[in-house]
Amino acid sequence: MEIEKSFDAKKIQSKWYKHWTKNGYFSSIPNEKTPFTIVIPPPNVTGILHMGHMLNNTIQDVLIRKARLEGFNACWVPGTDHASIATEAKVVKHLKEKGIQKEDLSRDKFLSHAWDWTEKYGGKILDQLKRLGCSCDWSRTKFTLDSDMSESVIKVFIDLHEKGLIYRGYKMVNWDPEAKTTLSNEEVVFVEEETKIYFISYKISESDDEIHVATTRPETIFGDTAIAVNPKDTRYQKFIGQNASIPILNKSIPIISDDLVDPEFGTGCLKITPAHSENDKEIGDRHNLELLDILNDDGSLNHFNLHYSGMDRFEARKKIVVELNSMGALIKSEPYVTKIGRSERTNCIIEPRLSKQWFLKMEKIAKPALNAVLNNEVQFFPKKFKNIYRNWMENIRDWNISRQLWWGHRIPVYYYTNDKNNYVVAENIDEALKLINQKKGFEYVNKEKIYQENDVLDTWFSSWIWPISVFDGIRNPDNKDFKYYYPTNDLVTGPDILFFWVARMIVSGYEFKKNKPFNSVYFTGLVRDKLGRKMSKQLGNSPDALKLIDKFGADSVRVGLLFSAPAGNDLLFDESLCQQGKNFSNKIWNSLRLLKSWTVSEKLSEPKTSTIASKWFESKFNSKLNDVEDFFRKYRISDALITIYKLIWEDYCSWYLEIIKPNYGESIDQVTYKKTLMYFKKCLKILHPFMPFLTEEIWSLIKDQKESSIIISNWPNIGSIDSNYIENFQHTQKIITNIRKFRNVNGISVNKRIELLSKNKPDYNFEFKEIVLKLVNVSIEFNNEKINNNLSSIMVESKEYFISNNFELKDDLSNIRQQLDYNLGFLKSIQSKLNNKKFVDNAPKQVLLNEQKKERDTLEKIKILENKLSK
RNA sequence: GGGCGCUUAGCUCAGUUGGUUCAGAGCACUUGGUUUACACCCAAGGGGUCGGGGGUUCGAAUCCCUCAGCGCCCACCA
Repeated sequence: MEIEKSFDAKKIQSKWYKHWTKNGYFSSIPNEKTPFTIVIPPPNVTGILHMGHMLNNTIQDVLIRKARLEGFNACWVPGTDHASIATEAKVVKHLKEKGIQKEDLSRDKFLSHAWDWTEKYGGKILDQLKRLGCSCDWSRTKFTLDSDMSESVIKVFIDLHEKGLIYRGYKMVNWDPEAKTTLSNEEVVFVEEETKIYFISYKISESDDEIHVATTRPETIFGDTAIAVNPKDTRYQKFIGQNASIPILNKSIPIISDDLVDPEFGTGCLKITPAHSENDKEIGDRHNLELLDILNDDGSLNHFNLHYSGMDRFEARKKIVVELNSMGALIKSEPYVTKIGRSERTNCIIEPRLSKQWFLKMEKIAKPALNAVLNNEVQFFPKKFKNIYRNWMENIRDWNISRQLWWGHRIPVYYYTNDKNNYVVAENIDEALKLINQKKGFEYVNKEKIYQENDVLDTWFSSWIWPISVFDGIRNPDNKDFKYYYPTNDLVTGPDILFFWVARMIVSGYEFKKNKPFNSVYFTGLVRDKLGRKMSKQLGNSPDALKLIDKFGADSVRVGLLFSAPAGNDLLFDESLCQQGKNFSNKIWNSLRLLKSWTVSEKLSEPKTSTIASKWFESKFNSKLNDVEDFFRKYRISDALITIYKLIWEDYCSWYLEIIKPNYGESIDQVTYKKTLMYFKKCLKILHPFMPFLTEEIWSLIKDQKESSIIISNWPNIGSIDSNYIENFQHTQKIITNIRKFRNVNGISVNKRIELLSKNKPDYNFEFKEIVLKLVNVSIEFNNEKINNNLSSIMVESKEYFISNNFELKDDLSNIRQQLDYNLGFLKSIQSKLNNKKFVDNAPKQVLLNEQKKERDTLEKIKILENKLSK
């Protein structure tokens, strides 16, 4: 069969993906096998695939494909998130472009636009994951706004409310003036920015004195209700109890004292705006100060602000500064660097604002989740996130779960009077009606008099139950799927949503199911460019994920990403990594071509070189597979991949194939051929999770008739490892290397050498193999001799030399002490080695006996030294 | 301010309880090589005071102290 010289990924990718789905290899239903489950971190429904997704989902696919090969019932549940703020913002923007204002639409009308949008653009990202090769069970695809998923969310809300964990509170919250909604603390990102600090003079009433305050927010002066100084601050003692006048407004406010004021900062005088600062609120509460909210929902100033009413807050700041200056109330302004909070979604500067919102009490329900991670019931990889998690969970604050948006799960709270303190919580309006009419003291009401809360729930309030709700475990706790798949095995996600999502999922798992949602969490790093910068649209340094797949093939991009992605470490991505992946594909492809080019003879005996090579390779393969398994256990996916990469490229191609390949024009014996085919298949199997398309294609070209797809073949077992063979061969490799070096140094090329050796039949394989054969024999003898001489093959010679030299006693007492210490130390090292399970398991008997003898010798030596010393 | 982590080859990083896989890997680089699977290749090679200083130890990349630099999380900042 003619096989093309280089591997073309494009030609085969969609073919195999169709093959896999058509045969249902991805789908999973509960059976007698052990399940292995992963739920996808649901991407935004209207999102598009970026590098972070690619990394994250490649890792999940590697884990799930490996589990499938290992014979688990592998189930990877895909889905998308409605992402309320992000999607609503997109829809609002889209409508605006069409000349439609959200404010002009009814809730229902807006939602129908949002659904149109979602249907048009939604789920594209899932198709993109297919191109990457992700083996999700697509029949289980979920969307957080699906009716069953929504019902679960509502049920959970009702449950928590009944437990008294949900309350409506008037608190300082983060207000996003662009999205016009509140945000949870986690949704606010603080970044240091350059701004200005203004020093403003307030006149003391009925006096010529004035008091100076420092503020970065002069536009809030109309919300001031006091000026505070530290009670111990001698400079301002005289003012305490007096009044000062707000410039422009000429409103008189009291000067009070409070410990919270830092005399060192600014002027030592703090203007108090209780409605727009947490600290000020605290001080305000202590002194019974009035709360003056001076902002509109969109961030413009409201009617309290005289001629600034309706003006945007930053515009007003400029104008107010000008006015203050012109009236002499502005002392000075200085550049100032402070941390500004911005909305994670809209990037808009957030306003602290007092507002009535729904909150979930976290402290009590967080405890089991904290303990679960501390005692490793849920394991974090890498471990460092355990402490970060602990820190957050131990200081957890109540979760603001309401959002002033329409796109999302509408809070199931029904009011039945104008007083919002009178409400019921129910699954729907009919249930609500029943509940209301059961209440004593209320006359019969009908549906028209009931109105539902306008706010929707935070997006994360639906995703925090994702591992439960995708299996319908909230509505039907006893259903087969949920009982079978939950708890899931691994969660793969970025550390940026540790608090948003991971922590809360663990909380919800224990709260609703008394069980963890997953065994392990693998935190990926951030994908950066090769200069270490974050990928961003502005910088234009984020490669188009799909173009990369087109250019290099999905397999190459997958391994390109994984080559340098140790868990939790940021990944500096560069296209050259994909090129490396592509080169690897080609290397493997060509080893297939080599195999296919051979004619197999009838001969049933293999040459001695082949016997040696195959025995060596078997041991080598097993020992590397052992390493790979170990890396997987530690979730060191990159290391596992690199181990396989080297095993295939160096050990299989460069050494094994070079040794066994027949001379030019000759055929290969059956035994060697069959073994080689077997080794190749084993290599492909362990590579399959990383490079599914390539391995499936090659598999199809070499498999037996009775064998089916590689995707459902089996993960190889670790066979016996004969370390003698590995070591002997290592020795041989060294000698061969030296010969090659010698040849290079002398500048004689292989071809020239061949010419010299034989003018009739140029064959460097011949020469190479002769050398191998001779050297292997020599080295086996050499090593056996070593063992017979009671010299451990794992002891480095130099060390032996060192030790034997130090055993020679000098008649110098000052040296004896030192020698004693040396020997004690050496004894310790031998003993620790003999206690080491790994060493005992792997060392040949003779080596062990040898070590024990050394131990005895050392003890003897120590006795002699001690005797000498005591004399 | 509280917490966590990092600093090892030109780059990205491994390096388990201190010793014998301890100074490593991949990439990059240098040199030599294509009539025979693969130049998307083969072979050989150069490169590091393990951030600085101090300590413990017979022995330190590894443990302790200290200094310097970098990063992350939380809180606060008029």
